[in-house]
Amino acid sequence: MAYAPESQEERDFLEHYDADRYRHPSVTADILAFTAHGTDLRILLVKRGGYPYKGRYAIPGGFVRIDESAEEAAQRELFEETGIKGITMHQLATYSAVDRDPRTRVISIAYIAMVPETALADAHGGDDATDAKTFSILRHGNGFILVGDDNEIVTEDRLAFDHAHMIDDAINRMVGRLDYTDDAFELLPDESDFTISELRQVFEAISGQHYEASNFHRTFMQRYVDTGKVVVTGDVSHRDGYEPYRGRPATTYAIVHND
Amino acid sequence: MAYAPESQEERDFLEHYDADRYRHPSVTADILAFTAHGTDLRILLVKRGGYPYKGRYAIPGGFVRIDESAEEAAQRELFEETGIKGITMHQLATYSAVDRDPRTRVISIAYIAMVPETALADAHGGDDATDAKTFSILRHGNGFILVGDDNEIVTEDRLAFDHAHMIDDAINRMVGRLDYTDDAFELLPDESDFTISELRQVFEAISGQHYEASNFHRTFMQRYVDTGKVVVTGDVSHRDGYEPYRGRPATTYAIVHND
DNA sequence: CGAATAGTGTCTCTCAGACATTATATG
DNA sequence: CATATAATGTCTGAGAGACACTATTCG
Repeated sequence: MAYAPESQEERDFLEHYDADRYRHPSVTADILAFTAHGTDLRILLVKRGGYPYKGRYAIPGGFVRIDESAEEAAQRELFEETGIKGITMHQLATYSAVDRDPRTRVISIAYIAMVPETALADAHGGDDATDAKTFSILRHGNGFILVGDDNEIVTEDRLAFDHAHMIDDAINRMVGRLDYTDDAFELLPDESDFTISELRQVFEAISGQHYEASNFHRTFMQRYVDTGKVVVTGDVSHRDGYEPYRGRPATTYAIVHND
Repeated sequence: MAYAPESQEERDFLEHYDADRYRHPSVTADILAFTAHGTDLRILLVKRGGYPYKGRYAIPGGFVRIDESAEEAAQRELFEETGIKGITMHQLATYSAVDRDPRTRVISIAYIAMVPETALADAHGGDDATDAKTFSILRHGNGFILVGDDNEIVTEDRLAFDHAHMIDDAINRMVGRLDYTDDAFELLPDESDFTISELRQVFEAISGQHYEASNFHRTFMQRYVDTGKVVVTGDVSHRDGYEPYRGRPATTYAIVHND
């Protein structure tokens, strides 16, 4: 990938290139970190400690440094604010309206990270974030309402910047990708020990609609087991931690990663 | 959308905010302008007049100014280089690898524009572009080969920067969107006077695969006519300009735009 | 008439939703 | 036993590909 100049003239040109003839916008990488809690879709937000939008909730993110890609910046910022490392992300979109940040001209490249709930358990906010916590996303009409574990309610119009739009876009993207990607598996508590109904709940959390258990079972078998993407771990088990066990124990499965 | 500071303290903060404490990357908007020629998918490229990659073909684009959004920059650049105005675009992705431009750190926001072939007819290159022309995209294995009207052949590895990757991504995106958007109509010579087989050719150009004419006819009727998205213009006509007419004349249709 | 393209009809296969039924656990 | 969840099976209707057939034009 290293570029090789073809002449001395070109070497001179590159050496004396002045990138700063014009004013450049600031560029940030924002991370929309989603997880699933039962059939609830949740997102990680941080309460802003400084101006502007002080005290409002915002999507975590930060400036892209001159020597790192936006992906690297997203990974770094997520780690700094939550301690989570090495999560698969995919790019959502870039937001570039001139007045979207009152401070100065900021262009934000947004990434979607889908993480197991356990990974966000100890997200208490890092450097700049006063407070980091997850909110359940309740879809309502064309929009949504956010509800915290402590029942704090945040409506779309109370979010900082254009972050409500980002969340809308992200939900639409995730729903669209549900059928033809394996994104959903990334929200499972344990990709190597899950039941079909756990996966079904993740699908319900993302899509926001109900799946008939028996039909989901059939589709799961055809799409994942028959193709070898998922294998039976042989075990049959109930889930720990919850109330007294009810009903027939379920087969557990594990994803096959071929990297 | 105008942001209202909540205190004098915040007004002071915003007034004295220094955006330039750190070096900012340059940001460009790149436009992948596609069109259809028969069942060929074509893309508009410009031959680079300056370093780096001098003489190579590249995707048109340019720097995003401090007072315009990336969308506005894309529209402006496309107009400056081709004279095309007011085309619907949608964002593809943002490319941010640190070494993707040998001059300096450049982050590029790529847009897909789908335009009728006639619109690109007089694209001769504007300001910076020495030469602008369209290439047919021949899919081959996982990649593609470009062929100009004059039979000039450009392989993926001869394109400037990471533009081959962008084209790959754009094709995948367009194919994915084909079923659930009306993108294809934008490639028609005339959205208000087209035949089913003309639309079918556009679908074939984008997807790179054959559609059975009779099945396409049925799907077209169900998806567009029965829903009122397109209407019969009543006319029956052959296409001008081409060889002596052959076969039964086709019904012509027009899109209904409800804006 | 033949050739070429437009348009209709039919068969089959796959897939998804609805729902009935059986299987296996707890209490 | 009742209850709850897991898993299997069945029916139906929608949609897509393959393909036979009819319709309308030109020369």
